[in-house]
Amino acid sequence: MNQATPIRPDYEGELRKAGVRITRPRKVILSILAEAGDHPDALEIFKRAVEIDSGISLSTVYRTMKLLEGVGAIHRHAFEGGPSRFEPAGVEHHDHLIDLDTGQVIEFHSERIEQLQQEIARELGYDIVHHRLELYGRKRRGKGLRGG
Amino acid sequence: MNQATPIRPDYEGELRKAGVRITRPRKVILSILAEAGDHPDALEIFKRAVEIDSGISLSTVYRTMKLLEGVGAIHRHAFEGGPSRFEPAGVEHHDHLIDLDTGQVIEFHSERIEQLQQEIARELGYDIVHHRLELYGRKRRGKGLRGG
DNA sequence: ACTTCAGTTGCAAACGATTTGCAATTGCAT
DNA sequence: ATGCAATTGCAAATCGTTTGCAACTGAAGT
Ligand SMILES: [Mn+2]
Ligand SMILES: [Mn+2]
Ligand SMILES: [Zn+2]
Ligand SMILES: [Zn+2]
Repeated sequence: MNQATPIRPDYEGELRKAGVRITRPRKVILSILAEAGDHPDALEIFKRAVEIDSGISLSTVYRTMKLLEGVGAIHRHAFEGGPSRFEPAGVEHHDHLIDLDTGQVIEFHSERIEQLQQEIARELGYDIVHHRLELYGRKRRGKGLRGG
Repeated sequence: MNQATPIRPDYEGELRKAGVRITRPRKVILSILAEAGDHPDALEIFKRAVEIDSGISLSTVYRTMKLLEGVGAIHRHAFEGGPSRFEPAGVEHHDHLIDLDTGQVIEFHSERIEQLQQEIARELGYDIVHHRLELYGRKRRGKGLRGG
């Protein structure tokens, strides 16, 4: 459904503009995020970062993720069970389906659902600040599909 | 599977039937859950339990919650930020709206959304095992409503 | 009621993910 | 190049939760 948008974001520029100092570790982490197609967690980002610059610490990854989240450059997802996973913001809003067998994260979007959420909140007298819709499932087996 | 009266769960009976030993701490915790109208976390349950029987430990609360979750007697919710919160199962399925200012949890249900989720998963080739829909918002201010 | 023993408990210590204090380092405005 | 606040790596701390273990207890059998 969703073939990733060709990477575009001039992260460093946007961040500088937001008053964030562009350091060596941050450059590395930003580059990793920019080309991450998956939804890596802090440790995974750390591992990828060390490949590029062995001096980076896990603390810095965590601190950077928090900072980037703060300025709205990334989104944090706390899928059930595991640690927080991240993805660059700036992509259109979408929700996630998590494959319980593989951990794979599949993105989807339903304007209908988004609308219904608004209606529900409105009826309850609330404004939605954000929401979380996660489907946990497994590949449909049966029919003509070969099993996993 | 279990379509019973919406009120008054005979927890102990059901648990005995599931091969769970009914101990003193468990009795206490079950009684707390049975009359909890909110979605208390482990620590809160512990506090309420100590009021009834001061000998209960937090570990036992955690162990019991895990056990009850295992036999399907309760649901665990990991709302963003805080610790896991629990509620008796056996109530009809619903999702939650969390008041960001008060932490209050409001329940709602949309058959329409549930359906749409199914459709989406189906299109992606998945069967939904379970899902999580949480709206985070604040009371609509403006109009004739007094502020909080 | 008494015995029996696997299931259960409280406690403290361990845990995994994340945060933080601190002294050393570094980006970047001057 | 200089100066200094922002940032770093490291280790220790934190938070919610889990676990090892010896003592205890529910409930099945007598
Ligand atoms: Mn995504
Ligand atoms: Mn509920
Ligand atoms: Zn959405
Ligand atoms: Zn639902």
